[in-house]
Amino acid sequence: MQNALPENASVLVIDDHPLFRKGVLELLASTPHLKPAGEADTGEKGVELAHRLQPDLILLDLHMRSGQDGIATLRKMRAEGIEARIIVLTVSDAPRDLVDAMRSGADGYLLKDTDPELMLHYLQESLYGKTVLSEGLAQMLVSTLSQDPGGPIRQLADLTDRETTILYCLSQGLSNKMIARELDIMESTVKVHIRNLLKKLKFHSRVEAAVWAVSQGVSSR
Amino acid sequence: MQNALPENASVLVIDDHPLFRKGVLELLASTPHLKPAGEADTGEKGVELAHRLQPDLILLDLHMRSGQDGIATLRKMRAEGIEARIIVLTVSDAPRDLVDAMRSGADGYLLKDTDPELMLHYLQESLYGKTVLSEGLAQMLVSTLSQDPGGPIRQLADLTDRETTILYCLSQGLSNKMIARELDIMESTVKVHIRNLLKKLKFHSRVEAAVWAVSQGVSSR
DNA sequence: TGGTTCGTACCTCCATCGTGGTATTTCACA
DNA sequence: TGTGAAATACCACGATGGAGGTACGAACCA
Repeated sequence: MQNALPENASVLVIDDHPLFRKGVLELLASTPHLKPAGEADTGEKGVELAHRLQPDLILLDLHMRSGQDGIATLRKMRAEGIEARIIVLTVSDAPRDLVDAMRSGADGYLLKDTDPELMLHYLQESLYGKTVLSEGLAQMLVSTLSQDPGGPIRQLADLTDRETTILYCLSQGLSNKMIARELDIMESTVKVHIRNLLKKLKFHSRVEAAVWAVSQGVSSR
Repeated sequence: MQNALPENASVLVIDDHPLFRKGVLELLASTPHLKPAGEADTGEKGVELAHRLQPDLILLDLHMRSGQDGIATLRKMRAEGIEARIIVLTVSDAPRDLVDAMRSGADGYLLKDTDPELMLHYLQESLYGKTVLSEGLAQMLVSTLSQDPGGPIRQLADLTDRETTILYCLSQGLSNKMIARELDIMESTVKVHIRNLLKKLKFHSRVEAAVWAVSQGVSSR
């Protein structure tokens, strides 16, 4: 990042939506100081291209249908020593996504509905070393954190596979009996898993866990 | 629809993402038989433009941040006699969105991550009068319907103000005791409201109601 | 005036849930 | 080879939730 070149910087676009890539690439192509370096429709290809093309800037989609998602891709890149500026480009304004992205080494977080002119401005700012966030996100982040001072930080990662599966069932509104039937185990076992996941996630009831799971988009493993 | 012109058809794009509009419009511009008629970033402007430009085909985003959303826009257009082919273009593969769109008068439902070539193919098919659905959606729709034949149509509107308030509390994961404290009424009264709303919405438990409420974005009245 | 809806409150009864244990098997890892 | 984590299963008990009922006052409307 220390050697970012604001003049004629190359940009790699990683997004699984061909039409959106098209829009971004055209925008880049029509701009003097930026040039499209390449595009990828999955995280895996993106990492590979990042190594090969050594772009100055990487635009990365968060939620991609196939293969690893944006966060995993981002972590992989940083782990493998890629030092390009990386800006997450997404439709999600969920605090969780923003926090995850910034913690995983993103240099910016922009919403896809950003005006193209503003987007270009952000990209330039980023190449100069600034951290860029779409309007309102910084404030949202602050208010989210300040609303819940020292509140528990719940982490899906703390759960075992089985607990995650059962949390998913909870988020579908299933009763213990139904979960037991679904997974073909005893209801007593279901209770044990629920007890453990409630403890880990610091919830007081299945309802709290269920609505949280929905907001996290928990899926079965 | 009966007078669709597959040759040199004009297309209106309604989407609140500038870059995505850019991608779509460029795709259209580079295609012989289609020409961009205009673009709008809100449903309201879209309806207005649809009247003024009389396009042959309208591409409509479902979830737009500001103003009326895609479904409302679609219904308004049909109600006001707009006969253009209307294809919903969205990231959502939720059965509910698909069903709502088709019931509201859409002629097609395509996912935004569709390959551009395939997208063009679909647009042509639509102009010839065919109903177009992205791959897998038709099957998903069928399986959804067959899983749940004549399944209940839940309507927030059926609830009284008090029930809505309590449903909101449920969606926050509160227990009956907590709801009673929050609203300063007896726990027994809370139970009555919950019983009534469960009955109206045809749910079997508070958890089902809570996760549904979250997905509906229920807010307190 | 009478009928209806809504919100409130109380009651009982039984199912479900949550918490506290203990115990066994399997599997990976040191 | 032992150790620990994970998943399974069972028991018991108290708390919570859901279904059924009745009742009363306020607001509204015909």
